[in-house]
Amino acid sequence: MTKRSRKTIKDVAAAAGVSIGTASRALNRTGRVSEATVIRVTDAARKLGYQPDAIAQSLRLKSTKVVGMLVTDLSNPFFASVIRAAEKRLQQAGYALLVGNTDNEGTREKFLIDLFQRRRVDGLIVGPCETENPEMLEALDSGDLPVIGYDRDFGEGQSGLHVDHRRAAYEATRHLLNLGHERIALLSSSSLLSPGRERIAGHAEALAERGIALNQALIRAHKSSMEFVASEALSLMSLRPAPTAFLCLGTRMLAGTLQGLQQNGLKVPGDVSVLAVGDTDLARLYTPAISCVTWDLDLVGQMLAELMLRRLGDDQGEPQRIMIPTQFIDRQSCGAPGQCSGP
Amino acid sequence: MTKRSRKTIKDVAAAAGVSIGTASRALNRTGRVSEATVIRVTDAARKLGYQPDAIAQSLRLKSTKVVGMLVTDLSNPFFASVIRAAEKRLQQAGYALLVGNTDNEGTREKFLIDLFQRRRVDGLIVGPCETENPEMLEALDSGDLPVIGYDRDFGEGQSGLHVDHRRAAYEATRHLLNLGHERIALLSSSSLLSPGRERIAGHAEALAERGIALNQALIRAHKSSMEFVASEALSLMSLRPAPTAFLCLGTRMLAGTLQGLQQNGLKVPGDVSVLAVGDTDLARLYTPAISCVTWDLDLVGQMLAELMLRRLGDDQGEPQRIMIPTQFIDRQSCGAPGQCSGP
DNA sequence: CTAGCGTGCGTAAACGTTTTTCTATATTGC
DNA sequence: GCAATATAGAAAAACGTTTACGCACGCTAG
Repeated sequence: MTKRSRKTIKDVAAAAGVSIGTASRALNRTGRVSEATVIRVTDAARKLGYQPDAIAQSLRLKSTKVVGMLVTDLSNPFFASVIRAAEKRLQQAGYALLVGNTDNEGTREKFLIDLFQRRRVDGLIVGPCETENPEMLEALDSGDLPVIGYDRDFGEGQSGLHVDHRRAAYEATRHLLNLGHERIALLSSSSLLSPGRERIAGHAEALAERGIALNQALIRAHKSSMEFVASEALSLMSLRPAPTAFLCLGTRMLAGTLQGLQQNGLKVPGDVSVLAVGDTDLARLYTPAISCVTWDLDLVGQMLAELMLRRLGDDQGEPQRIMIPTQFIDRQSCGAPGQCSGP
Repeated sequence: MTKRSRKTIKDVAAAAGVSIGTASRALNRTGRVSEATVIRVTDAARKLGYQPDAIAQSLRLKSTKVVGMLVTDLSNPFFASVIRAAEKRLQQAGYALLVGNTDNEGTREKFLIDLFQRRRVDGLIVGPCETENPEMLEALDSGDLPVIGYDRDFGEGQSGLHVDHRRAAYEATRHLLNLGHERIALLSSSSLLSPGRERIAGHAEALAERGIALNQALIRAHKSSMEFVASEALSLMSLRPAPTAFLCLGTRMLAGTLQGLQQNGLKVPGDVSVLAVGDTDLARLYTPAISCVTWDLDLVGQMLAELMLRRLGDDQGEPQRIMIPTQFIDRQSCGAPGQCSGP
C-alpha cells in the first residue's frame, strides 16, 4: 500500500503468469488465446486495478482518440453550447476534446494548430477566425489531419458545417420590410468572418427584392465590446433621417444596442424596432420581449461531432457540407415605423 | 511532395549526418554537443519542418503537458468564462486543456476522471458535482495526480479555490434586511453543492444577526430548468404571508424567477424585490436593472491555472486555498417591502 | 612519451503498448 | 505409431523520443 506506482501490463502479465504479449491479446480479445488464460488475465487486471496507458497506446496505434477544437471565444455562449454538445457526442465515441481559444488572432490560431498537431490530435474542428488562411487548413486536411470547418469557408472540397446565416438575415430583413421599415440599421460581427458576410448578403438580398439599395452608412460590422456597440447604436440614431429598425446580427450586439437605446430614453418598439440573432435570456425576458432568429446550438455541436466521427471512421464518402436551418421567433420588439423621427 | 509522411528525429539526424541521440541533444541544447553540429542539426530540422512528436515525448518524459478540467456544464457562462481564462494561462505555460462535461452525474464524473487519468493528464481541475465522493479525489491527489478543486470541498489538506459565496449571500441578505424585508425567499442551486451550502449558510448568518429564524418553507434549493424555477417562484408567491423579496442564488435562477413574476404580472421592485448572484446582460439591462453580487470570472480561471501550475512545478509549498472576493452591485430592483401582500 | 582528463558523439536502453513471427505442444488422421 | 496440422503462448520488433553510458580522440601535464 505504501508503493502505489501505476500498474502496467507487465504487472498483469506477471500476476497471471503469462507473457506481456499474451496479456495484451487476452485483454483486447484479439488473436489466439485460450479462454482459461483470458479469464486469468482479466482477473489479474481487475485485481491490480490495471488501466492501459493511453499514451503508450497512442504511440503504438498512431491514434490519440483526441480531437481539438478552436474557437475565437470559449466563453461566448454560442460556442460554449456547441462545445458542450460536441464533447458529449465525442465522449460517447471514446474521444476526448482539447479546446483552444484563438481570441480571433491569426497567429494564435496558427500556434494552436501547430500545437495540436504536435499533440497528434486525430482531428480538428475550427470555428471562424478573421485571418482567413484557407490554404493552411486545406494543407492540413490534404495532409492527414481531418479538419471540419464550423461557419468557415474553405475550399469546396472540404466538409464543414454552416448555420444558414444568410437565410436568417434574409428573413429578419423581410419581416422588417413587411412592417414598413425602409431604413434598417445593421449591426454585425466582422464582415471578414463567414457569418458576417453571409448575413450582410442575406440582408442585401431581401432589400434588393424590394428595390432598396444597401446603404453603407447604416451598416456597422466589426468586433464588438458592449460599450462600443452602444455608442455605435447612438451614432446610428443620430443620422437624419434616423433608422427605424435595428438588426442586431452578432452574438453580443443586442445587449449593446439595448444599452445605447436605453441611455437615450428611446423606446422599443415605439421609437425603434429591434430584431436580434440568437435567442438569449435577455431577448426572452426583456420588456418588450425581443424578436429573434435562432437555431439549435446543440444540434450544431452534435453534427460537428458527427461529421468528425464520420471522417475519422471509414474515410469513404464525399466531403459533406451540412447547413443548419434557422427559425424566426416573433415577439414584441418590432412594430410599424414610428412617426417621431424628428428631433 | 507526393509523400508527405511526418518527419521524425531520425530523418533530421540522417539529414544532419549525426546519430539520433546527438540530434536530440542538439535540438534540446542539453548534454555535450559542439556548436557546429547544433547548427547543422537545427538547420536540418528547420528545412524538414520537423516537429517533435508530443506523444512520444510524453511517454518518455512521463508528462503530457495536458491538464483536464471537469465541470457540470460547459455551456454555463460561469464555467465557460473560467475555462477561457484558465486555458489562456495554461497555454502560456505550454499546457493544453482537456475538457469534460459531467452533467452533474457522479457516474459520468467518475468515468471522466478515469478516462483523463488513463490519458495521463498532468493535473485535474474539478468543479462542484452533486455526488460528493471526496475520498476519490483525495485518493487521486495522494496518488500522483494533482487535483485542484473549484468551489469544491475536499479535505483541508488539499489546495483549492473558492468563491466567497457565503459572504456574497450574507451581504445580499443584509442589504434586503436593511431595506426592511423579513420574509425573503431563497432560490439556490442544490444545497448538496458547496456553493449552495455556503450561500444558505451566509443567508442564515445574516438572518441570525437580526434574530430571524431560517424559514425552510422559503427555501428552494435544487437544480433548475428555467421553467421549473418560474413555477417555484410562483408557488413561493402564493404563500401567505408572501415573501417580499427574492434572493436568486444560482446561475440560472434569475431568468426563471423573472419569468415567473412576469407571468403573474408582479412588478419589481413594487410588488417584490429581486436580488441576483452573478452579473449578466439580463441583470444589467432588465427593467428595472437587477442588483446583484458578482465576482471576477477571469480571475477565477487565472488563479485556478496558477494554482495548478504551482502544484505542477516544484511541489513544495503547503496546499493553498484561495478565496475569491465578491462585490455587491446596487441597482434598481430592490426597494422597501410593499404593502400589497394581500390577495 | 605516457598517464590522465575533458569533450564530442555514437550506442543502446527505456517509456508501455500492440502485433508479427516463431516455437513448442497437443490433436488429428492414417 | 508417426507425420501433418492446428493452436497456445513466448519472443521480439516497432512506435518516436530522451538520456545514461562508454568509446575514441586530442589535449595537457608530469
